[in-house]
Amino acid sequence: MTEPTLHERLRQAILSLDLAPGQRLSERGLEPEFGASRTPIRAALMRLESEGLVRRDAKGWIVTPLDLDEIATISEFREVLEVAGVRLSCERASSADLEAAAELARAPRPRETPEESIGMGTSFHLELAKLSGNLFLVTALDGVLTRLYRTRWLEVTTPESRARTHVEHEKLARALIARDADAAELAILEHLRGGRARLLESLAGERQRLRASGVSIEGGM
Amino acid sequence: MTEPTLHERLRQAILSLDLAPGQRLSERGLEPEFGASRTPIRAALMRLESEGLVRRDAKGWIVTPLDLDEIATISEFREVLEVAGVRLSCERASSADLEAAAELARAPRPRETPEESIGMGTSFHLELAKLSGNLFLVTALDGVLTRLYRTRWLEVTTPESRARTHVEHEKLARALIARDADAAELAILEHLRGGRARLLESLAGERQRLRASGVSIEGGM
DNA sequence: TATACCAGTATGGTATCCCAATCGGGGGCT
DNA sequence: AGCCCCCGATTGGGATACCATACTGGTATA
Repeated sequence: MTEPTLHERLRQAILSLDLAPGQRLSERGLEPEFGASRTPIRAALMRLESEGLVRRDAKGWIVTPLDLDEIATISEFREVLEVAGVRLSCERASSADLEAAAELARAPRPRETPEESIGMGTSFHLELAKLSGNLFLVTALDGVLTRLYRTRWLEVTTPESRARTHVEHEKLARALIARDADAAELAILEHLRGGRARLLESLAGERQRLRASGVSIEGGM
Repeated sequence: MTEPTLHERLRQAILSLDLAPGQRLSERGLEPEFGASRTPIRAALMRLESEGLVRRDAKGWIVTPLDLDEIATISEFREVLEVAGVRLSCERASSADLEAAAELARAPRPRETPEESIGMGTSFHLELAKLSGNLFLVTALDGVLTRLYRTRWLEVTTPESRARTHVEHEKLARALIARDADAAELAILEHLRGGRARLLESLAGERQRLRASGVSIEGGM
């Protein structure tokens, strides 16, 4: 394992909410903290900008704020991508690959850390997308999941919710293996919409508490 | 009209094939040509990299080569986006907006330059996507169209092909105004698939000639 | 003649400067 | 007391010098 690049470290700091959404960043200010000079820091910020994790405004750089409207829009877009993904996978993926992906769904559930839990969830969806054979679809979904990543820290993860995720993933996997595209689409939509509803509800509810802890949340009327 | 930024000029040079696909670029080498120093040139290259117009390999920067496989994959992805776009537009766009978009389809056809012709085509599709109300969908489609842009120079644009485009766009517009999502999906799919088939055929056919003129084309078996 | 080595050159990566613009605060004037 | 102006600090944008690396071409030696 090679040590993480500056871009990866900054990215991690943002995704872990170590750098709060909405927080101002200055190129010079980050120098001491990350032990690098402005040039590579600027390069990292530019990459993060293209990933949507950081923005420029008139004054300078800010960590992209959480915005309920935007999250809803991304979630809708995610549905488009994932539905297309499962349909394509249904018709083209090899049975062996489908089985392997299904294995991911029924994978290790005992005592995972929140990070691992989140990682598992996204990697299942990403691996699934790869089976579509369309690299651009995968890349787009990766970008979407990155943009949604921070919201998952704010979701309450109960044993029941994890169990539900598990069940839904398995249902999807079964439909895929059966090559039933309609059933697969239904399963993924149900899965995503349930998750989205719970997420937005939980975010809207916790809004004040989060704002108090330095996490600014915009939009959502 | 403010003068174009360095990023826009470099971008234009790539999209117009002024910088050939596959061509090596060096940061210092671009300095004299664009009258800027390495720092902004680097910044522009990094942005172009995120747009897929430029790549880094072990040696340095290259203009992203045209790759038949990749073009096919992007075209497929484009179908996903556009289909989702018209379905969403069907159910949400205001009738006024739909009418306005339809107006674009039946817009000025007399004596357009190739640039204008290409620009019209993409702007119709982009404007249409905006009606979906999903900004991420629009952004993704924009990226896709950018990546496909260079191939359009290589298509033969006959009066018949333009007429066909026109007819297909109008058919799509009618379906949208009638709020007939299935018909709209069919229309857009037919439109895209016809275009894609003609494009890939024309590209594969002209491969040698293009290679001889400095345009390298990869992939496609 | 063929091969090995070495120097020159070109590359991107990094560290610093300088610059113009902008925002805030403090002091002075009314 | 209140308002205005000016100066200083901070910002990102740009220019440039330096670095390590890797390729290239030529030369000298076996």
